[in-house]
Amino acid sequence: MRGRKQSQRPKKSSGVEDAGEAVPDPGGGCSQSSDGRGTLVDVSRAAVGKLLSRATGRRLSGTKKHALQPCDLPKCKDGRDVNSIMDTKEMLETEKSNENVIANSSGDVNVHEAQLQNSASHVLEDLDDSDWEDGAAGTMDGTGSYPMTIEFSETQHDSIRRKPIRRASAADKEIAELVHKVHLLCLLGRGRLIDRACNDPLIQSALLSLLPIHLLKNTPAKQLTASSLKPLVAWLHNNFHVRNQIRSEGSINSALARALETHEGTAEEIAALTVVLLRALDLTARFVSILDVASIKPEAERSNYFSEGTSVSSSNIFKNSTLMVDKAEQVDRSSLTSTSGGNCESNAINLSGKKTFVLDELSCTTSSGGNSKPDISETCPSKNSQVLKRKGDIEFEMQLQMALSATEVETAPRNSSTNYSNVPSSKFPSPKKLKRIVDEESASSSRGISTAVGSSKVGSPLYWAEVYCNAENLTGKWVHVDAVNMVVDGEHKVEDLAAACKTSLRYVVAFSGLGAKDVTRRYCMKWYKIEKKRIDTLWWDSVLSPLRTLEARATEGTGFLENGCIDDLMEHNKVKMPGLSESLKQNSFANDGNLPGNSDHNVSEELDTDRNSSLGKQFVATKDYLEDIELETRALTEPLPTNQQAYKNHRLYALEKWLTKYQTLHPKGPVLGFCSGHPVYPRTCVQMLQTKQKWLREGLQVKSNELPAKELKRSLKKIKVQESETDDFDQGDSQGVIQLYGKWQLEPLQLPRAINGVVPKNERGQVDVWSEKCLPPGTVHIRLPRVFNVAKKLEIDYAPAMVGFEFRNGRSYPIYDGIVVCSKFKRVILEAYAEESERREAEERRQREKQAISRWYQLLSSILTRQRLNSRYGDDENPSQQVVTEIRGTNDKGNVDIPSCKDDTEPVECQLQQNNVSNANMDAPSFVNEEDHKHVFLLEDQTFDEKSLVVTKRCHCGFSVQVEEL
DNA sequence: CTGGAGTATGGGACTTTGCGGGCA
DNA sequence: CTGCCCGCTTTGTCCCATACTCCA
Repeated sequence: MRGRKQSQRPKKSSGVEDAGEAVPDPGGGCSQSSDGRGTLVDVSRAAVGKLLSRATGRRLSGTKKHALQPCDLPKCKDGRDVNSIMDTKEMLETEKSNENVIANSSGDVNVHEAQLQNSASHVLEDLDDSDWEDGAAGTMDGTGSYPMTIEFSETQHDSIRRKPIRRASAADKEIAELVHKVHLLCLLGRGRLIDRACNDPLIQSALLSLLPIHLLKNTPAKQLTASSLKPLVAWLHNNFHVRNQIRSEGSINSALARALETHEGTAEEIAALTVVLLRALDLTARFVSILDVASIKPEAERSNYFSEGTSVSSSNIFKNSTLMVDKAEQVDRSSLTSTSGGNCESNAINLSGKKTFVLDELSCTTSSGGNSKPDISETCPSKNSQVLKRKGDIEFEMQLQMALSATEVETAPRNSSTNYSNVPSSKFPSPKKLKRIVDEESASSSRGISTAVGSSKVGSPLYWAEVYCNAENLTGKWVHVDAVNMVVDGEHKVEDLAAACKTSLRYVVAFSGLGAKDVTRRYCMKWYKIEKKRIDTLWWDSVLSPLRTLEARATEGTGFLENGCIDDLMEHNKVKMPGLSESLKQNSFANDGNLPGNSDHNVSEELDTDRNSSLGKQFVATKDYLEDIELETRALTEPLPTNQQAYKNHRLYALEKWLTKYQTLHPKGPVLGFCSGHPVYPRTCVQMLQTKQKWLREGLQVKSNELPAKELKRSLKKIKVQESETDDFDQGDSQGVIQLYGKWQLEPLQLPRAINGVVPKNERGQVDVWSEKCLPPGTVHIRLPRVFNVAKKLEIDYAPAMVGFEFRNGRSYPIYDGIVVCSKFKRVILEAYAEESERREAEERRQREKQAISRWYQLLSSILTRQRLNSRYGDDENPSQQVVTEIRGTNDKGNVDIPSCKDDTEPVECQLQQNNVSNANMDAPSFVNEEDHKHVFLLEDQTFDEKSLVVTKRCHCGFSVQVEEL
C-alpha cells in the first residue's frame, strides 16, 4: 500500500531525494555494502549539481529583478550566492587535495573518494565556466567602503521592512543539508590528514627526543592508567603553547615539525602532537576532533540573521568583511608575520567576492601544496560555523574567506588573551569564566573589530587525544587527553565547556589508521539536544563505515575477555536497562555487530569474520567492540531531560502529553521519573494505534471483545458531509468517533476459507488484496492482464483483485490487478491463459500480416496505376526512373509497412515483400527507353506459385510484377 | 536566561470503490 | 446491442513539526 502510494503520488521534491529513493537502503544501518557506496557517490553528485543549479538560479533571478540597482539587497544576495559556490569549491578542493595526499591509503574508501574528486572537478569546471564578473559587479570596489555604506542602510531597511520572514522552504532545507554534508566530508578529510601526520616516524622520534628521560621510563606501556598519563600531559602542556599566529606554509607534517621546533602551535597541532607522543611511546592513541560543521537547518540561521540585524556591525556580511579587512590592515598589520601576511592580504583585499579571490586562493593552495589548507580547515570548526549559526546559509559563502583572514588577523591575537598556555598552571576554566570571556569578546567585536567569525567559540575544546588505557575499567578504556587544557580523563567536562563556548558536540570523531569512528556518545550526555542537529544516521553510517573498518584495524589488539567479564562490564557501566546485558552477550556470541536498537552501529563484516574465527571458550573482544558496548550503554542510560519538550521525540523516554493522536501508552508504566510533575515513561511503552481497516491491510484483525484503546472525535466537517450524504442520524455515536486499536489487541487475520472452489468476496464482490496476507486461505492472486476472461470462459469462480486506490480529480478510484481464484484452479487457469495468449498472439500476427499484404497490394497497385498514367499522359523523359525513385523514397522515409514489417516476428515475409520491390526495380531498365511502351501481361506468361500464393505477371518487355493472391 | 504555553504555518500524509463516449 | 477500452484531470483536509512570541 505504502509502496503504491509512493509511486503514484507525485513527488514534490526531487533530486537528492529521488536519488536516495533509488537506493534500496543506502548503507542500511547495518548492511552497508558496495552498492551503498556507489549510490552515495551518485547522491553526492546529484547534490552538488543541485547546489550549483540552485545557486545559479538565484543569481539569475537576482540579476533580472534588480538589474538597475547594482547595490541593493538582492544583488548582494546574488553576490553571496556566488560566494557560496566559491566556498563549496574550496571545500571540495580541500577534500580533493586531501584525498590526493592519502590517495593510496585504502581501497574501499578511495572508490568514493575518487568519485568525490570527480565531482569536485566537475564543480570546478562549472564554476570556472560561470560568469563571475556579473556577480562581482556590485561589490567590485577593492576598498569597499563607498558602496558598502549605501548598501548597509538599504539592507537594513530592507530587512526591517521584510518583517514577515519567509520560512525556509524545502529547497532551503535541502541546500542546508547538502552544505552540512559537504562540510562534514571536508572535516573528515582534514581529520584523516592530521591522523596521518601523527604517524610520521620523524616527528615521533623528534618529539621523543625532547621527552625527559624520566617520563620516558615512567610511562608504562602495559597496565596503562589515566593517572599514569598525567605527567606526560603536564609536560606537553608546559612545553607546548598555543601559538598566536597561524603559519600558512608547509604541509601538516611540516607544521607539526615546526611546532616541535618552536614549542608553539595551534590547538589542533598541540592535540596532534599529543597523539604523536603517545604513539611514539607505543600507546594506542587517536586524534579526536569535534566536527563543528555548518548547521543542518537553514531556519535558525535565518532567524538569527534577522534578529541580530539590529546590531549594525553584524547585520551585513559585507560590512563585516569590509570592516574586518579595514581593521585588519590598520590594526593588525603588525601581527601579520612573514609568511602569513602575504596570504592574508591577498584574501582580505578580495573578500568582496570577486573571481580573483578564488583564483588567488586556489593558486595559493596549489603552489604551497596544501599548505594553506590546514588553516582553512582548521578554522572551519571554530570559526565558520559560528558565522553560519548567526547568519544563515547565505553566510556559508563567505565562511572560508572570512575564516582565513579572521584567523590570521583577528583570532590569533584574541586567542592569546584567552589562551591558557599563557597561564600554564591553569586547569579548564569554568564555564562561567569562559562565558565571561566570550561576552567580553563579543563586546569587543561589536566595537568594530571583526564580529564576523565565531568569536564566541574561542576557547572551546575542539581537538584532543584519546589513549587506550588497558588497565582502566577491567577491560580497558579510551581516555580523554587534552594537553592544551591539561585535562586527563575529563570526558564529562567537554560537553559543558563546549556548550559554554556555544559549540555543540554534534559530531565527535576519533581518527586513527586513516579511519574514523564517531565517539560522540562518550562526550555528549544530552543526546536529545544534538540528535536533531545531526545528519540522517543512514547517510552518516554509510560514510563512516569504511573509515570505521580502518579505524578498528588500526586500534586492533584484542584483549581476551572471559565470558563473565561482560557482566562485570555491565555492572561497571551501571546498566539500568533490563535486557541489554543479555542482548549484548547474545550479540557478542552471535557475532552480530549491530546491537539492538542501535543504528549507530556499523561493525564491518570483516570484523565479524575476525570474531567468528576466534570463537571459542573465550570470546575475543576487540577494542572496537568493547567501545561499541560502552557507547551503546551510554546511549541507553541517558539521564532524564529536565525540560518537557525534550521528551517530544526522545528515543528513550516519553511524556504522555507529548504523544500524538495515534499513540498511547501500553502498558502504562513503569514510571521512570517525573518532569515538571509529569510522569516519565519508557519510550518502549508507546504504542501506535490504528483503525480496524488499517490493521486489516497489514493482515491483522482485532480480537473479539476488544474495546478500542482510544477513540478520536471526527472532525466536524467530515461528520457534516457524512450526515448530509446519508441523512442517517441513527449511528450518530459511531460516526462521530474513530475507534483505534493497538497491536496487543490484534491477532492474525482469519478470513473465511475458499469452499468448493468459491472465492469468499467482500460486499462489493471483490477481494481487497493489500498484501498477500489479505488473501483468503486457499486462494491465489493471479496478476495477469485479461485473465478474468479465461476464468470466465472456464466458468471458474473468481473475484477481481483490488490492490489499491488511485487519486484523480480529487476522487479515489480503485485499482484492479488480476483476479483471485482458488489455488486448485491456478494451474488450469495459467495453462488456459498461456493457450489463450498464444491464440491471441497468433490472431494478432495474422491480422498484422493481413494488413501488411493489403498495404503492399495497394502500394503496388498505385505504382502500376501511376506508371500507366505516366506512360500515357506524362511527358517525363524517364517515367519509370521516377517510379523507382519514389519507391525508394518511400522506403527511405520508413513507411509504415516496412518498419512494422521489421518489427514483426516474420522476417521471411518481410524479405519477400522487399524482394517484390527489388524485382520490379531490377526489371525496370529493360523498358526504360521505350517511352510509349504499354505493358501487356498475357495470361500465358503468368505464373502462380501455390506455396506463396504469388502470381508473377510478365510483360514481353521483361517487366514483371508479383502479386500475392488474397 | 530558560522553559512552558499558545499560535502560526509549511509541508506531508491521507483521502478511498466512476462515468461517458467510441469502437469492435 | 453489448461489452470493453480509454480518457477524463490534477483535491482538500488534517496533522505534525517547527519556529516564533509572550510571559513567568
